[in-house]
Amino acid sequence: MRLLQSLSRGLQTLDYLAQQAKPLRLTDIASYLGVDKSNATHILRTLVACGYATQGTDRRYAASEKMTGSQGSGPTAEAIVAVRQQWQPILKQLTRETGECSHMAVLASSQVWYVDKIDSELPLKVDHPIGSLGPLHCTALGKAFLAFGDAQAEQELKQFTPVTLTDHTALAAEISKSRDRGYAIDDEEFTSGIRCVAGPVFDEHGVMIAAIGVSGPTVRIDDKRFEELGALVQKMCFMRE
Amino acid sequence: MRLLQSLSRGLQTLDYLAQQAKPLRLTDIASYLGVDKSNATHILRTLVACGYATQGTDRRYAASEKMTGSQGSGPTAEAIVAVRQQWQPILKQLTRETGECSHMAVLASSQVWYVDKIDSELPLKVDHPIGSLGPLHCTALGKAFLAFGDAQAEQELKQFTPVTLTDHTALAAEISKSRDRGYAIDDEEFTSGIRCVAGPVFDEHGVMIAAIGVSGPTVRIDDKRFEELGALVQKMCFMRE
DNA sequence: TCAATAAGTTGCCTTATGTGCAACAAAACT
DNA sequence: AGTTTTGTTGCACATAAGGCAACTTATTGA
Repeated sequence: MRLLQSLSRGLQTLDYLAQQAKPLRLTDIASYLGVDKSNATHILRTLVACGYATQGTDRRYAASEKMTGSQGSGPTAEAIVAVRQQWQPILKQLTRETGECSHMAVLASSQVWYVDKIDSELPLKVDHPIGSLGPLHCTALGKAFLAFGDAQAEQELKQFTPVTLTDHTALAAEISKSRDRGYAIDDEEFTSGIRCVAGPVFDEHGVMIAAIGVSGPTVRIDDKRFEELGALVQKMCFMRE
Repeated sequence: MRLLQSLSRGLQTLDYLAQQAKPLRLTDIASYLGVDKSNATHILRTLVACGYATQGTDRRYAASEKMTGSQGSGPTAEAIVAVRQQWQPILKQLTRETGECSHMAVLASSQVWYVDKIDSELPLKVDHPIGSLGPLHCTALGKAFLAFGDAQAEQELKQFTPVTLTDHTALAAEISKSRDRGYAIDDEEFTSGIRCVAGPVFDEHGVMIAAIGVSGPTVRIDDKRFEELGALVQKMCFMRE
C-alpha cells in the first residue's frame, strides 16, 4: 500500500526543479527533501542520467527540456486564442472609456508580439498592427512583462528616442517602480509623441500570460491623464483576479 | 557511481508511457521492464500518486499531462513568430506572382488561426484578418492541417455554403485526395465566390507547424487557374524541404 | 593571492526498503 | 457460467538505499 520511496523522492525533486525559475544547488535540494547531501547526489545523478535533469558548469541543477518542453518559449496558439477571446471585451471597454486604442501582447523570446488591438476612432491614433513585434525595454507592454512576469530584458537596450532607457541599472529601477505602481509606462521611450500604460494578465496558475495596455498621443495625454489611464488599466488587470 | 535503481526504473517507465500512442496494460509494462507484475504495480502506483501517470477505467496506464504538456495545443508564440519571419518572403512572392492574397495560419485546437497575410492589390480580394479564426473542414488552410498534420476534424461539420462538406465520410475522402494531390483546396466551401489552395509548412523535425495558402475570387480563378495556384503552392511547400 | 569555508562527490557499513513468489480479487473472454 | 487473463495484495529475504565521514573541488573573503 505504500509508495516506492526512492522513486517518489526523485519525482518530488523533479517537481521542485521544474517550478523554480533558476537552477538549484545540491545542498538546497537536499534540505528541501530532508535528506543527506550524498543521497541528493545519487538522486540528481540518476535524474541527469535518465535525461530528466541537467547540471550546468556552475554545478547547479535544472529540470531538462524533457520536463519543460522543447517547443520554444511563450504561450501556445491555443492559449493565446483563449486569452484573446477572454480579454477582448475588456480591451473594447478600455477603448470606449478612454477614446484611445488598446492592445494585447504576449511574450515571444525577448520581444512583445501584438496579438490583439481595438482602434481609437480619433484621427490621430497609435497603431501597432496585430502580428507585429516590439522591444521589451521601452514599451509599456514589454515593461509589464519585465515587472510582473519572468521575462529578461534584452542584452543590448537599443535607443529609439532621446529618452529611451539604454542603461540596465536605470531600466531595473524603472521596472521596480512599475511593480510598486501596479502598472508599467512608456513615456515617449519607444516612439516620440506617444505615451502608453500597460498591466499584466495572469492565467489560472497566477503566471503572467499576456499584457494589455492603452496608448495615445501626448497631445491628449498630459500627466494627469497619464495617471488616470494607468489607474484604469491597473484596475482592470488586478480586480479581475 | 551507481544510479538509484528504483528511480531509474520509474523514469524508464515514464519514457515508455510517454512514447506510446495508447494507454498500456500493466503486464506489458512489467515485461518491457523485465520485472514482476507486483513490482510494476508498485512503480505505477507511485507514478500515479505523484501525478506523472494516470490509470483509466480500462485499468490501462498512460503518461499524465505533467509529462505531455498542459499548456494547450499548437505552437508557441516564439515558434509562430519564427515561422512567420521565415516564410513571409515566400508569402510575398506568392502574392507578387499570382496577384492574389496569401495567408499563413497555425492550428489552435480545432481551428486555424490566421497569423500572417499579404494583401492583393486588386480591388476585389479575399481578406482574413490576422488574428481571426477559421474552421478546419471547409478552408484550404484547415484541410491542409487535416491532410498533412495530425489535426482532427471538428465533430460537427458546420455548413457555410451550399457546397460545404458536412459529412465525415465525404470530408475524409477529400482529405485523402488532398494528400495524393500534394495540396488542399477550398472550392467555395467556406465563402461563396472564393477559391483557395493551401499547403503544409513543416518544422525541422518534419512536424507540420503552419499552413500557407493563396486565395482569390472565382471570377479570376477558373479551373485552369485553380490548378496552377495549387501547383505553385505545392512547389513552394515541398521544394523548400 | 592565499587561506578558510562552502559545496559537491565518493566510500562504505547498516538496515530498511524494494523485489519477487504466491495467493487472491476483479475483469474479460468463450 | 466457467475459464482465463489481468491487476493487486501479503510477506519474507536480500540487496539497494540511506547516512555518516572523509575527500575533492569551487567559491568567498581578507
